[in-house]
Amino acid sequence: METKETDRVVIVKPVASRPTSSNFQSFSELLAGAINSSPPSACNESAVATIRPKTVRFKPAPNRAPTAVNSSQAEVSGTATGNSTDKAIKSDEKPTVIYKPLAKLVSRSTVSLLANMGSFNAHYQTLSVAEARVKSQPQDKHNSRSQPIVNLHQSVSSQADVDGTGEPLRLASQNMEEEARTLPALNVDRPSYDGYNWRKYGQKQVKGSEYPRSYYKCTHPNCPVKKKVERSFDGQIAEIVYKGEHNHPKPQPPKRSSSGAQGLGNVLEGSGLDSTNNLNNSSHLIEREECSEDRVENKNLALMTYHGKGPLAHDPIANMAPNAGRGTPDNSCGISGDHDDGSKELEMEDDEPKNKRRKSENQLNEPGISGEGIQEARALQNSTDSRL
DNA sequence: TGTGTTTGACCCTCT
DNA sequence: GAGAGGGTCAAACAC
Repeated sequence: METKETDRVVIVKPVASRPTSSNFQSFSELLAGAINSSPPSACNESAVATIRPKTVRFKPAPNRAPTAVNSSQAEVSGTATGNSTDKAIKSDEKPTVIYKPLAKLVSRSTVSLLANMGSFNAHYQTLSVAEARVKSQPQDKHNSRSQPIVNLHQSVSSQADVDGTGEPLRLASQNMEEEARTLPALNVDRPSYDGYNWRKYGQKQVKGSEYPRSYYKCTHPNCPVKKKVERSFDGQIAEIVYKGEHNHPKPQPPKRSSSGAQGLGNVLEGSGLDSTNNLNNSSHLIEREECSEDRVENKNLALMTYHGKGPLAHDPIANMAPNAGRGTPDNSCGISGDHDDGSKELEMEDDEPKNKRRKSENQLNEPGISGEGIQEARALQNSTDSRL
């Protein structure tokens, strides 16, 4: 209790004054300190009484992306646009709506790396946060905390995990994580980043679950798709449930990012994919229709939700994960997917409607994240694969 | 100023 | 028919 209050205090202060990055960084430290020693009393009284932490928004610390911070921030995922890897997974998943959302596991470290790489931290973080955790396996959770980073990293490669094997990967990839740190993270995976734009329209504490559930709508005008996301306190995704199907192509990231080349890369891939994808898509579509519908969601939830149950079994898969798309066992709906295809499809499909999303998307896209993300992801995958 | 998030309240569905 | 819970709406707020 005390700790919370202390936390509040700390958090609140920054809010009132507009926390700067420096504050943010210190936050973790402060927090730790507060928890350890700080007597909440003094701060609490003043701060708590007067200040209410309504909406405390953490900004991703651009520079530092200490894992702890990331974890909390990562949550933002809702709006984040996905990167290639996620997409790739999705593509495979597409057949079933459920799969799309796959919360991909991205290691925080990767996120941090990304952050370091660029200003994108927030975006990536969202992705990274995507880590899917299995509710059913509290142990894993604990483990995850201790080893959060590891899991996430793997997630990138292990999108396949999303299918439900994620945790196993984490074990396998722990080592990878450290390495991954050094590597340009594949931020690819974002929980929310399924290639679509999402808007959060509600949040609720569900009784059954220990984590709050967030409700997201696809921002596309006529798109009925919604998703529910349960995140752990760490910001990791405990469960994602998609509802409905997108009646529109995925928003395309600006083809040419500032760094043009990247965009080109994507485009090229996309083009190539298109032909293939289109074909695939047609087939996928069919499958989706079969699988995807709402009911499917419910059924598939288990799949989608990464319930950790299955994970262990798939260790090998996890290993495969890097390329998981392909190797991974498909869901009943046929989630197989090649990263490439998926990523391609995603990119290809994107139509970006919208002017609105401008900020989030632009930020995400501009950097050419998609392009780089894909490449990076691939690179990582390769490295991970070889290691595995 | 515009967009997105937060959050309390309301409505609907299920048991 | 009542209660509980989940899902959605919409105002307020933050960025």
